[in-house]
Amino acid sequence: MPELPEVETIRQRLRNGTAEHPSILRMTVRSGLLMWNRTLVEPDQDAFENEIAGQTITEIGRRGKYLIFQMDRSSLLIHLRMSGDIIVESDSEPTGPYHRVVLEFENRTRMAFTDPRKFGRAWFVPDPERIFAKLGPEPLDSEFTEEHFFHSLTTRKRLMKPLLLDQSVIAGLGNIYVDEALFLARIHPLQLSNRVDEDFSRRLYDAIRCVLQEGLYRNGASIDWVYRGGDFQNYFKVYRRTGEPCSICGTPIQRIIVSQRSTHLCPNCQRI
DNA sequence: ACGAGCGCCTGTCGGC
DNA sequence: TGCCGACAGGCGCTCG
Repeated sequence: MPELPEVETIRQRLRNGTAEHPSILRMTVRSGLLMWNRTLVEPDQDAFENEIAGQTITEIGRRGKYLIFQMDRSSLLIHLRMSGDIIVESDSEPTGPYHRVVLEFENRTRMAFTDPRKFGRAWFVPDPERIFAKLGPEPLDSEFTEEHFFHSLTTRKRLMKPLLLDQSVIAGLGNIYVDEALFLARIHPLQLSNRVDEDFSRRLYDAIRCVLQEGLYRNGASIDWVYRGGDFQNYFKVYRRTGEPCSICGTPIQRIIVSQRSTHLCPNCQRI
């Protein structure tokens, strides 16, 4: 489901609390439960449930699309993939059918990693950086510079869309924000990355940061039945707008398949 | 070093 | 109403 803005919104709500539930910062785990075995990559179920009991959440962070629940001695990492979400509820509620990992806290609330499609993954490890080893830079951090990005494009010979979806190049972009960024930069998703000049690269660099910032400002995008709570979907220029007129030139938005993914573009504004 | 294809899963929606 | 295919915010794998 979620990309960087959605994951970041979830992180902030867990950390700061909402009208519906308090912050889960500094909550102590009474018991950890694994409801679907494949969701937890490591360690095994017994080690997880034994080790997490009694640990307190000391910080909630994010790296790319990963949520980081920093605890006393280890960190719980969660990647929501396509349909994952995090909910906080009273532990008197019946356990929902999509709960995959549950942390019951001492104050009778619980946090659940819910995931209908079971693509999501979790890790409970002492050294989270090992899991993040292959991730590229955070696109909104200062270490992600125009020069770095230009270098990332020109030292590879790749189609723009798969390059931007590649988490080892930039961490956090997914199908929505890639399509929106390419439209904003007026770049065709099948453009070859090594055939670009600095002007072109800067346009895309700015577009990536712009759409991510707007996504964050709108608290992410809510589509279908999954993630709720953001309204960036109302501001999409191309994503899932096949056939609708381009907001710049009126040409119908086109849908093609690139990297097995739906790809939306204005064939007039975005040319190779 | 690339992209294409496929597998992993379940739910929703539109067409017939 | 029921069935069936298309589609869904991701990513790891194999194969050319």
